[in-house]
Amino acid sequence: MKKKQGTCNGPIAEKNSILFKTRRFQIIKKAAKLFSKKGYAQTSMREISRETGIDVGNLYYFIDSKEDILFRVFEMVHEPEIRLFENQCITSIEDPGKQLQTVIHELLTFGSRHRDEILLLYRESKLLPKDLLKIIMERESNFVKQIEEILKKGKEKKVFNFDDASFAANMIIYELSLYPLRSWNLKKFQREELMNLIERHIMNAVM
Amino acid sequence: MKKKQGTCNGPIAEKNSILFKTRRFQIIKKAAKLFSKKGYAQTSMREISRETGIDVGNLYYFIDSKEDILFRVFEMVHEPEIRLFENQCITSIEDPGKQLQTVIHELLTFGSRHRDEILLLYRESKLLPKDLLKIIMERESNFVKQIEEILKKGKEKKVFNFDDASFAANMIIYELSLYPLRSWNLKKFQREELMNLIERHIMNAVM
Amino acid sequence: MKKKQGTCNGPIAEKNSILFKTRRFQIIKKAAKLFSKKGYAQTSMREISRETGIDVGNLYYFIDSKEDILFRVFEMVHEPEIRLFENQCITSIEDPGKQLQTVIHELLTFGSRHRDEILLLYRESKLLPKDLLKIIMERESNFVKQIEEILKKGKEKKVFNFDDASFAANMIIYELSLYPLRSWNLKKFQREELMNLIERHIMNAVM
Amino acid sequence: MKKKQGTCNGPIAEKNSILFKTRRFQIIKKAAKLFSKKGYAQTSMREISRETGIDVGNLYYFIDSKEDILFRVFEMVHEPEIRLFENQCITSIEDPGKQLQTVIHELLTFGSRHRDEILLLYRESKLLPKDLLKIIMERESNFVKQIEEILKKGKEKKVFNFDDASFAANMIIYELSLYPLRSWNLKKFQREELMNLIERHIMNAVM
DNA sequence: GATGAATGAGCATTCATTCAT
DNA sequence: CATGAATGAATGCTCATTCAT
Repeated sequence: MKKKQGTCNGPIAEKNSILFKTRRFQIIKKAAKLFSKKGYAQTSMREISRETGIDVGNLYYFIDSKEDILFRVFEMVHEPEIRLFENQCITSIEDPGKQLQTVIHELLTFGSRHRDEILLLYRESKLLPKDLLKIIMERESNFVKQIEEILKKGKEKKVFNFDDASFAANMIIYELSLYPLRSWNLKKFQREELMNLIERHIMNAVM
Repeated sequence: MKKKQGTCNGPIAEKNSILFKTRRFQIIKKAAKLFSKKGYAQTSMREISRETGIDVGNLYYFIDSKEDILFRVFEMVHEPEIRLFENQCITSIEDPGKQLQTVIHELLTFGSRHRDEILLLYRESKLLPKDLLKIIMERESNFVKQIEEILKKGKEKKVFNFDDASFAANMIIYELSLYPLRSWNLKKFQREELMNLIERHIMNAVM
Repeated sequence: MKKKQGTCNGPIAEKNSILFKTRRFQIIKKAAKLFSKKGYAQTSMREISRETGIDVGNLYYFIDSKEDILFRVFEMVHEPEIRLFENQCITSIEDPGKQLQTVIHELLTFGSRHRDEILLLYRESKLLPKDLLKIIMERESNFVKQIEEILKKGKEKKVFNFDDASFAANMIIYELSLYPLRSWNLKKFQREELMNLIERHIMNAVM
Repeated sequence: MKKKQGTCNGPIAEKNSILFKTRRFQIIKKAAKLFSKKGYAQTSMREISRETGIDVGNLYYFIDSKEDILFRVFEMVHEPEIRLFENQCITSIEDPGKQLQTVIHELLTFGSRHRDEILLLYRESKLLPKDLLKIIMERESNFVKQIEEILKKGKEKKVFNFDDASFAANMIIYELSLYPLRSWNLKKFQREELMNLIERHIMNAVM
């Protein structure tokens, strides 16, 4: 993708208007659904046009390219993770155990609701051009680091016990995606049941 | 994919010849490498032709379609898992702890060696037509069940302790793919170090 | 191009206003620059809009179509030639030698200043629809005829000597475009030097 | 145009076969005609496909891109110029006057036969990517230099007389394109008549 | 006068697959 | 078995132009 940053020096104001962004968000959402269902490469711009009801040509008024859509889909899926640590309800928790449990709970809930989008993220991230992929990865990496911080704090306070904080944080994040990535083999479990099992599994491993 | 099962009225005998199968295997291997590196949709038949040195047209003498190649790539990646439980060295181990540990070790070694192919399997399995995907999934499911059996046996013998055998087996298999799926964020770890961390993490969880 | 001649039932008066024409002239000038640099087909209306700061839609208030712009660009480039013979300083010169020299000098100066626009004229004239192309060509043809008149007058007065007045006039006009059309291979010459060489070359040929 | 040099490491031998090159030459010739008539940008690959009778997809088996065609058209138009100085009939002429006259005659004949292609070359050369344009320009530049050599030799032998050899050579080459570039205003002349006029005009200027 | 969203035909190019030789 | 030419639908994307507000 060539992000037409330089050439896009036309009407800046309008492209930041709420209406414009709303329309673009509609595109992103529909595209996310299509990408999830059929895969990125298998979804054509014409299909996105049909699904959104926005003319093919007009689609490009709101987005730069197909790759641009993918990037924004990724951003959208990532956003809740980022928002999580801006949330007072979590940062204000003193007890590391409680704090980790809350984070896990939030992420499990999100993951069970957005199973397909998370799977999409794992599946198609390779398709992003290097620079955009880097942005996504850095975001994810930062998120892992914040989990790591909670773990370290917990270890200091003798609440947690584990070998390596960085490894543990990575593993926790990864385990939280068990359901999105392997739901096909977990059909026998009730959603609630599964969430509890995962939560206990993770908490046990660090306590 | 249309599998030309019945219509294949050519020299059947030769299609089972060793030479034929060897040639086909070369194709599968090269294709696996290309699919891993560039993605299935981004790899063209011409590239496979170029890489294997087999003419585009002739390629279709050995395989039925591009999808056929993908399926066979998946089979190839899966094979070691299946072979694992045909191996006396593992089935003959009496102690469930030792047995599980051996399985884990084998799979970790395999995973660290075939990182890209395993990632490929997670990434592109959706592209298979339903019937072929089902075959792959059932194979995987059986494999999980065999882990489950070890776990159950271990629980009976009071060696293991966990909530749900099926969940635990699924989680173990999943955790074993941590490195292939998230290697980009685990670069700081030495391979040996990481394998030990994962092994301990898994064993701790069930003991 | 469909020239909306009759249907233009808008505020005709305003379309002849100075403000309207000034604005349109700005468009023509910027478009000329863009067409010169990138070529007509490679320049989009959006680029013209961006460069002029006039909204894409609004652009069409001032011009009829992209082709209309091209035509007006051509007119603009041609104008100085036409004006040349309305200029007393030239028509009043009695001596045909001096008169021709003055014309040559004026055109060379103009050509060296508007190299790109003249090149544009040669390059893109084919893109005009036949009727508009005819207008441009007739204008040019008239201009050649006026040179021809000077030559004939000079021959009568035994100042000039050549085979065919029409041919000579055509050749002179053509030679005056040497720099715009082949500047890429004339880089070694200083502008002044080159102008002198051309002037002498042309004058020698008719004297 | 990205010349797919590296990726084209497939069947090299076949792409140099006479049959392959013949077919490609047919494409180039038809494309040259279309480009001449309608302009490069206004000619679509579909039209070239229709005109050549070669399927759109198959067209790309013989050429790399539309730009590749343009480049090869240019090469084709340029070739006779290059061949000219490989011709013994010309290089063996001792008398510079006779030699120049022969060259002029050859080029005029060529120019009157390939008016449209030469016009095309002037019109569309800007569309070539820089590297390919450079190749074309260097070729042309070399050609001018060879004319320059004839002129210099003639000056030494006191046969020719002019101000600057490089300028004169450039001007001669340019004048030889009078007909292709301005035929629209030279319709009144018979082809033979015009060729004689140009030849005399050029020879007079240097003698 | 100005805006920006809409239109849809058109573009060059790529692709898996086929088939006569 | 091997070849390489053929097929034509499909793809992402751009464009001049229009029009309701």
